[in-house]
Amino acid sequence: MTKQRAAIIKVMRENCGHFTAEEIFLLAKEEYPSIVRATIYNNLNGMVEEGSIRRICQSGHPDRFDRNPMPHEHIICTGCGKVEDLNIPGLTEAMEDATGCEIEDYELVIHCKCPECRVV
Amino acid sequence: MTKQRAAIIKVMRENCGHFTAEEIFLLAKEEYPSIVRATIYNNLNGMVEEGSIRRICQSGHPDRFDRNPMPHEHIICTGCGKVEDLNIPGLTEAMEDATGCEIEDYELVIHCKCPECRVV
DNA sequence: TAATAAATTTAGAATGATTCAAAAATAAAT
DNA sequence: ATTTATTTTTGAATCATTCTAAATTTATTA
Repeated sequence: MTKQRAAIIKVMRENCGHFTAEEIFLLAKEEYPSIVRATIYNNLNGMVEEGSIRRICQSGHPDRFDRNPMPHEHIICTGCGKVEDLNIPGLTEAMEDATGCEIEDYELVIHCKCPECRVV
Repeated sequence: MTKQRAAIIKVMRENCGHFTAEEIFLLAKEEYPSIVRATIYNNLNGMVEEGSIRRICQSGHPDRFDRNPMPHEHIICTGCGKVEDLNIPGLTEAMEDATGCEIEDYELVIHCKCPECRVV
């Protein structure tokens, strides 16, 4: 456990949501000003591999990192771009039925309007 | 309609599956040797925007392009890496129920073993 | 606690997919 | 056939991310 890693973990604990590496870098810099981007990537990649966080990828955007390590769904608002968590009950079973095998992992990103951006 | 665009469309019609821009580039080159990568990207981006193909993104890999323009699901095999289509009936309704709003689009990528890579 | 080994961080260059800007070529419209 | 609009080409640029090697820090062992 290094001071740099501690800073990254602190930043992710104290800020809610789905971070880009750059966002974490800027926040971690406030905790530990000499920290460098490669350290952010090293640690985030390690955490993803050990399964303590998740990676969310969206084409044309940098990857985001999600504090919630369990497979779950995401909404990306087509109005404001905000990323939110969602849980669809029974989804894993539906996937198992459709594939006929064990689901090792999955990513579901839904594009729709978040409550604040809804017109109707 | 240019000869380059025709070559790209021909390549996508005659080869099944989910192409990277680079794969399309190499195949299109056989049809039209002077074609250039930027033309591939121009055309693919245009087709995605007009909704005649879809983009699949996978972190750490180049984007893939899917001839099937309808929202549907994908399996990426954790054994061989192959990308296959899948359809999960009732998924859209489950998403509508969970979000309470109209689903404009979605991407679902499932990581599991394809039939050829299954051990059990 | 000192010495050694192992892991992590740093700096900065490198990579790779993709985009961009400007010029050249081609297609469409008059 | 001319003009206008669109597309392609070239090659440089961008951006997120990874890599390499050296320096530093942490953990382990004596």
